[in-house]
Amino acid sequence: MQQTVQTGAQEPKPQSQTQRAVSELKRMIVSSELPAGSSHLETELAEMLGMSRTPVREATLMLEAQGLVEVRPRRGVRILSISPDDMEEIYQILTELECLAAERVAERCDNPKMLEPLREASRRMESALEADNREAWAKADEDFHGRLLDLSGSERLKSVIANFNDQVRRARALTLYIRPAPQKSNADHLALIDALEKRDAPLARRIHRDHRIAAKSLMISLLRKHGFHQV
Amino acid sequence: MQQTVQTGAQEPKPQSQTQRAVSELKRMIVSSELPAGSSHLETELAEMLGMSRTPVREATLMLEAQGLVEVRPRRGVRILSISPDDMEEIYQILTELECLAAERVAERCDNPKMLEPLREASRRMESALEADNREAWAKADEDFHGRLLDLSGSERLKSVIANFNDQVRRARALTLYIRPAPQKSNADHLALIDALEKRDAPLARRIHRDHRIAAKSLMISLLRKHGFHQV
DNA sequence: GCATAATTTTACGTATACACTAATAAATGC
DNA sequence: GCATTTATTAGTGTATACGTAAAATTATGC
Repeated sequence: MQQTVQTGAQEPKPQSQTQRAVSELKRMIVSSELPAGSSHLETELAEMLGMSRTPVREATLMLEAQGLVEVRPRRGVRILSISPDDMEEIYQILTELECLAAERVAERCDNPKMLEPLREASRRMESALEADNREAWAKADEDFHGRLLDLSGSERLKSVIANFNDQVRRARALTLYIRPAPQKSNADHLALIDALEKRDAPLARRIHRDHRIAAKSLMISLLRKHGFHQV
Repeated sequence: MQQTVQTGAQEPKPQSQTQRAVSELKRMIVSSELPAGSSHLETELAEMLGMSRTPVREATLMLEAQGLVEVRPRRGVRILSISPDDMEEIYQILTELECLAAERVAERCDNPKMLEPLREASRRMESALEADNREAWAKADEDFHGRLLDLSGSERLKSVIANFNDQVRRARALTLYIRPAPQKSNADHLALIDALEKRDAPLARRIHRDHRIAAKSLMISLLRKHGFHQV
């Protein structure tokens, strides 16, 4: 097996095998190509990804640190599943952290123009909703939250939130089409933008908190109603 | 170099080299044996720890995921330093997460006896304070926060908070002896225990939030006053 | 002397080798 | 047949080998 691989036409990223393993494995986990609860030996994953065990090992250790898999010494790496209780925990944590992000944005918003990316994402959500395009809506919603984090000016906050989001991505994909049309989200986002523009940090906090708590309840009741005890 | 090392009398832990590397490196970072800002080649660290590069690499990748070091391809792993702004970010995040923990404890506290570990740690803080033993006080304080997390019943919360705590450990050690005697902390903790016992979640939140915000301000002003622009 | 080019060195990324031990299968005693 | 022991297998943890490219060094042209 060759050691250098970058022979394909013009791959945009000459990234390392380890990084490739991380992103490939994440993708496979989200898409349930590696189903929740399943276990996979290092050799098996290495084979799948067309690389040796070394970068696979490094990748699985990182994914374990992130809470996506569990490495069990001789039983392979196990794709962690999420119960409604796990979901509750994760959403609680995300709520706290995103509220902090909202507060930070309110405090740092010395120019209403800063918020333009939020308005843009918000508009995209609205048009996706009208077109009844859930994928596009989800993408725009994720963008909205991502932009908010960018504006918070805290890389740390951004990365820890990203970690937890990765953990619930599979469940979100699952409920995207069985949830009711997300009408209220838009209003919430607009209200948040208003509060940020007014630099009213406590208000921004409260709005975002309520928004997230509602999302959490909806998600959990959906999971329970549809009998997803483990996702 | 031998491959099996467990030949010493009766080491309590037959842990893996990787784990040993993680805890050794953490210890060396906190103790400034590896000073903040310094860079170290993999080979160098491997030599120091008496193992090959493989487990060292795995360890540094984990420490990087945790935000303690930065791995720069040919310039060695760099021990990250903390500026007052970083400190602010980290304390803000810790505040949110610990308040969530306090809330969870208040909600789950169906029996006042559950809180005994908190009272015990609190008593130890008090006697350490009287004996003017700062090390003991710091230990008891850390225990108090640890017990609170145990009671929160969320492993996730526990581990993410532990991560961020690791990042500020060095700074805390540094300020332990230059800070004023921590009189107020005790009162705060007792008030928190009361609120938990009454199962008043919002009150517990508020108390703990104020407690943490005060700690943050103190820490940052100490760092600034003593000219620690990077710790 | 300085800028550039050629060369050497070095650190890392990844593959591979290998010993150890947990897990499994086979064998033995009852 | 079932429990216990012994043998076998397989997966992992760790060491090591090695190619590649970045960095450092030396050589070359002006």
